[in-house]
Amino acid sequence: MGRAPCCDKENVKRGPWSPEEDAKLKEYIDKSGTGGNWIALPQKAGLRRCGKSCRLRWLNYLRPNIKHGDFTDDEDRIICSLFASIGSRWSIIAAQLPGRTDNDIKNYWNTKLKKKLIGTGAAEHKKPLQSYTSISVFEPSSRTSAYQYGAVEHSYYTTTPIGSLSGYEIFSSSVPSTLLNTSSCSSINNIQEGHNLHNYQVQESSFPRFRGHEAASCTSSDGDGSSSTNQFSYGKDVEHDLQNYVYNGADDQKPYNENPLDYSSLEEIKQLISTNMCNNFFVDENKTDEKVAHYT
DNA sequence: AAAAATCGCAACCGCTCTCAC
DNA sequence: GGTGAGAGCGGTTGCGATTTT
Repeated sequence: MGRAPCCDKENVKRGPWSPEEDAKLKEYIDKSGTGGNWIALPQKAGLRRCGKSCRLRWLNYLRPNIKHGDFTDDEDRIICSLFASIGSRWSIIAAQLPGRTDNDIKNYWNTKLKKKLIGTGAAEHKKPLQSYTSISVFEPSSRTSAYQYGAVEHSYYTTTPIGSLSGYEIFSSSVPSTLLNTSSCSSINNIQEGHNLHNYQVQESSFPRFRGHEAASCTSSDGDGSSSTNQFSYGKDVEHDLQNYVYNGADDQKPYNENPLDYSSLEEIKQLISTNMCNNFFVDENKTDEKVAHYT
């Protein structure tokens, strides 16, 4: 026996929203808010729509400050970077791009960005990349850490916890050579063209499934963006000198994501990793390929 | 000019997770 | 602890618009 439907599908309207419906929904939410109950909202607002449909329409289209179309190069880079790091966690990616929705980003990635990268990624490199490993550090927040591990688990990375340092959790992620030359991971190659992997990224991430702050939501996704984990990633090629290959003489030595987070809190760890750990870590290429095969 | 193919995106579906009871 | 309802998420679909043949 399946679960009960969220609404009476026979009596709700489906398909594209009319301007009148949009106006009704917007007017109602402007006046009364969502009340934290989307299922009951359509009836109160006088709409013959499923609550989920109302929610989607509001979040993806009617909500104030939504941006549509014309992704900038910076946005492209952020999307590529995050996709390479966490995979298709669109709500998390959307949280980094104010005004963008997860649906928008997902569509953009699937229809344009992926194709764009196929044309400009590994194929243009003078020699093939072999593999890429990053070391990532997370604040010891058990729930967010667990989700982060989960996120990586579903990406194209193989993830291995390698311990803790100064109270932070550390794990490594590897992308195998096979994927570095595919569309799925060509983004990584592209990122390497623009951002020095020997530097680091610090981002204020917003992870999904943390409830209770609907009104304060600032993400374009369905998530509420209420958590904030500081992630610090340090990339280092382990099979040949990626720095020399990609960035021979490059002057891009700045961190990729210069958001106003507190970098200093992670400085110690950055130092420790850069001096002690990266040089000692090697990819298990066979294991990595096996993992990737499972997800592709 | 018309038909076919492809693209782009809004909307839907179904699953998982959380929370209240 | 078990259960059901609602929210959130990512994948997929449907269809109008655009491009190609």
